[in-house]
Amino acid sequence: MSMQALDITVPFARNHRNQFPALLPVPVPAPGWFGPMAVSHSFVRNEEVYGEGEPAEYLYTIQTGCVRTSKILTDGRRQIGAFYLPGDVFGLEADDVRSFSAEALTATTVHVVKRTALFLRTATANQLLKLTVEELNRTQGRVLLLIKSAQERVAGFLLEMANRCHTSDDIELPMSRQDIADYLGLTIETVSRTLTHLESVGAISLPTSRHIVFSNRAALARLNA
Amino acid sequence: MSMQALDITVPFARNHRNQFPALLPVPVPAPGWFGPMAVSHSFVRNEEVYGEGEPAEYLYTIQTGCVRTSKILTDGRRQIGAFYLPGDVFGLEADDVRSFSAEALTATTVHVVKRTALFLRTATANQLLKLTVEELNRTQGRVLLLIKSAQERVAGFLLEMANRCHTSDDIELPMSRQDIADYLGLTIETVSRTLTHLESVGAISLPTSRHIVFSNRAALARLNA
DNA sequence: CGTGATCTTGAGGGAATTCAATGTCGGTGG
DNA sequence: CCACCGACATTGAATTCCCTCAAGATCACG
Repeated sequence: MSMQALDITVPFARNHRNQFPALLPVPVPAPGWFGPMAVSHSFVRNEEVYGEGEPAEYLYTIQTGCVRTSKILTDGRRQIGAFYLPGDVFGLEADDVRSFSAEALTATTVHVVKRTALFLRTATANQLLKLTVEELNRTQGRVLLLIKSAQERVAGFLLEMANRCHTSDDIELPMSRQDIADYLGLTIETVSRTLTHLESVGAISLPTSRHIVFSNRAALARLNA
Repeated sequence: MSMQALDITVPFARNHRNQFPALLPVPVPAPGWFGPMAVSHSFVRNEEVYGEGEPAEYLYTIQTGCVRTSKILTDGRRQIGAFYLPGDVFGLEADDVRSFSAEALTATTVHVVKRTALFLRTATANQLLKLTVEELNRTQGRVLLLIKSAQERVAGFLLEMANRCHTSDDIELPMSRQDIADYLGLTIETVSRTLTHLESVGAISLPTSRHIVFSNRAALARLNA
């Protein structure tokens, strides 16, 4: 492989493996890192820790037991966000509002700390965290896609791309059918057939294979369930 | 702090035609939050930005174009990590090493900054970011599960749970079959059948419905693909 | 010992994949 | 400019896998 030289200032030396230190080199305090602000709380089996839509004021770290986060989709299906075991932290949200509810699977004790008690001093820290939480959200959105049918996946993918492109009624896809298939966990044939089907029902039209026109966005949103 | 200026070689790969990327006239810098440390760089269509397994030294923010991250699974299938559009940041890793490779889908310009140049002052900031990146990693692992077959999903789920419980050869599941099904995007019947099947092939045994014994962990790992 | 919740098992159907062939587009050279 | 070629995309037929619907089995608990 060939190299191209750039002039960059380096604040740190490489370590012994000739690698730069990790992004997060600070040693990790044990699960009790919440420190003296933390308050203990217990939940019985099936008890709700918080509900979807409530204000997201607290972070939780599990001492004993197990918690699941979940949400009910519009079609009645239930999606599990994650399972949390002792040592895990949950309750981080990008928004001020809970996007999932949380329930204790077994008798559970947690430590609780107010989110606002954790201050980040630098704009960089806030920005990095914000970016990471956003990517986490996008990934969770993808999980939401992957538990659905092929038609819902493709419709959801198109809507997501349109959203991120800030375009309203048509998009020029930069990726191949194979890329889309690998992204959605489908085969290229299924993606192609599904797009054809979406066109045949009038939800989209396909002037060229990568140019998607949203003829009926409402229909598309409906197919996304 | 004194910064030492070094001439660093940057492993931007040649493109598929074995040429260095053209130095395109970069449009508006519109310097994102990366600030003055950011360096501009361009990639042509299909050019690799970085490869899986390489040291993760840089963060990227897209100015124009589109990038996809991907990895090849052991069975030859390819998984897309994400698509990144102008404004998006990519290259954040929990580890020192790239878990995906990144390729430009179209002609793309990015701003690059060394991640070590982004200093987080407090342990809290580091800790929060670390937790979020870990959750992001877990979620990406889940995406990896969801693009596979039912058998691979269940096997992968069991291995993940065992891993997170720090137990070697058996686990007591705290969640119901319905919880597992909703987590894996399967039906409760498929989960049950798959567990029965795993038992019949000797990979696990089921003393009780929630007590899983790993009779043959190697077989289980193989089924996970 | 019943009763409801949870889990397993079975049969049939539907959705997505696989395998195969055809069609379309962009680039390259004659 | 057109013909050709390879990459990409669409379409078709058969199969596989998972879901749906239904019934039975097991477990927890009063």
